[in-house]
Amino acid sequence: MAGFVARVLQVVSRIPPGKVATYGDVARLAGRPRAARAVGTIMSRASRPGLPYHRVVAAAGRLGGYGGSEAIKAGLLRAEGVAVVGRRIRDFDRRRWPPRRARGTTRR
DNA sequence: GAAATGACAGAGT
DNA sequence: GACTCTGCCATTT
Repeated sequence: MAGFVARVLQVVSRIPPGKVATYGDVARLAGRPRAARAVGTIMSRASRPGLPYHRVVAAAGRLGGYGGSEAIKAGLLRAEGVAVVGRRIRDFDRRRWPPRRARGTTRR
């Protein structure tokens, strides 16, 4: 088994409820910043029960896919407190994980 | 070992 | 904001 896969699974398992991470972020945390596509491939193939795959979404707040039913994915996310509007996540920027360094901690 | 496939990202239109 | 085209990577056949 490739270490990359294990790393990806590990990252996914660390995503807290109510938060979402993009494939790109997961790939980056796994050590391959440009392997977003590979991450998707791994998930669809490497079925690993117990891991919140539904918390991994596409970029720009889009849901992405989920075994062919993104509606289910949207439902799961919404159940965890993530507002999903249509095929998009509301306030995606705030729901995203990991939390990006605040540009000005001194929020005015 | 090589070619095709896919739960993507980013920039451009 | 939505659609299109190109680039990137690991897995599968």
